[in-house]
Amino acid sequence: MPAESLQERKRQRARNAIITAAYELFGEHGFDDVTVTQIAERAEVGRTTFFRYFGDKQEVVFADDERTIAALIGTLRREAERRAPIGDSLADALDAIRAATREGLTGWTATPQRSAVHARLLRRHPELMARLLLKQQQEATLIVDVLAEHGATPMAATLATQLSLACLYTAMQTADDPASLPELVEESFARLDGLTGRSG
Amino acid sequence: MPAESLQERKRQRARNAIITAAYELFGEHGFDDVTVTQIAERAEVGRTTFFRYFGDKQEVVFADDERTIAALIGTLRREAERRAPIGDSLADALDAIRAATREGLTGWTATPQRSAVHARLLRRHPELMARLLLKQQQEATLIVDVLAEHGATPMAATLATQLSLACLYTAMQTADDPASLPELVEESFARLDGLTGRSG
DNA sequence: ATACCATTAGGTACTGAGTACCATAACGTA
DNA sequence: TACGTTATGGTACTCAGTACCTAATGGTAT
Repeated sequence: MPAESLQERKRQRARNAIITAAYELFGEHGFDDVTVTQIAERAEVGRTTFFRYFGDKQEVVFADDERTIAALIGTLRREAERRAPIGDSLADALDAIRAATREGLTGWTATPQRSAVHARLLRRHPELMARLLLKQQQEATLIVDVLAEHGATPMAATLATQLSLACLYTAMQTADDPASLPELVEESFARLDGLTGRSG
Repeated sequence: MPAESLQERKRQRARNAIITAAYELFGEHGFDDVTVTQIAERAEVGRTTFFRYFGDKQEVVFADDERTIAALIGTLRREAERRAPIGDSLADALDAIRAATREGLTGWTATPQRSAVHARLLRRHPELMARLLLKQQQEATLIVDVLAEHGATPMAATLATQLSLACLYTAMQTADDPASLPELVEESFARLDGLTGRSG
């Protein structure tokens, strides 16, 4: 009696095959010049199956996000717990998010080659950047909820979350090499520190 | 000898016809259930012509943006001039953006019914929200450039711009009624004031 | 007024994303 | 082994977006 059924294992294999095939093809020919049919062929699945695993062609680019976000939310919950009740303090809320973000970025540095393709796709394709921005905002509502659970006021939670996104985006804009992202994120957050003066 | 040629006037008329037709149809049936062909028919232009005026179906939703952005950049330039050189001061940079944003929002309140449709479309269609977020980030690079021209350091300019977007988005999230947007934006910015303590 | 050039319009035909539907194959379980 | 459930892959369709071509229209000179 395996922890995962055969069905489930096959599903994971198909899913990974699609992701791998897609990233290979995107790396070789860019985003626009690769059709879903080609991805499906290389992954050895039907075209229909592709859309059963991914809502659209863009979605496969962000395939790893659910896991990343789940992990980040987990960390955030721990960090928020430690600082609760947060109340109206922007500094406490920001600290919690910063710690979670720091840990979330380890996944980024862990897979440098895929991160590089990811970064290149985002740089070259505005539609994908748009999708990322949307996902970050959706993620933001989750973060706000967690902060609110731990006593943060709605305004403080929302603003703190947006500020952290501002730091992340500032770092993305500034980064020329994907590997330098984490350190630039730290720098952005540090800037906010000087700005708040830890006053809350 | 008219200031605008007949050609140009016809172009404007066609463009406005398309925008009006699109907003009517979107208001009646939502975004997905309206085809480009239908918009073109109501606007009494060919389908090809639609795409000559707007790069894609989404773009017509944001038709007014170029003018708004141009106006905002103009105001920003004046406000930045007054405070130059900005240097490393986040507070000065933020003040300039805030003033420009305030003036930019007058356009929003001036056309309440279209703003309402706009807000509803954004709420109901994540792809459109994604597009808005992208446009805001593209707008952000323009703002950063202006600030840099007036002596702001790259990091200060970028962070200040992102912070102002954070305020705007926070307000959008909080607003239940489109008309309340400007006052919520003010509130967000005011929050930042208390946070920075005007220290720069 | 007319002839000529540049621009705009609109039609046709095509590719590819995304959806609906259906028949079949594979898995899970008794 | 037999049966219900779930995943698969194929077909056919709609619509967005692009390329290309031809006709029409405005601008401009003679």
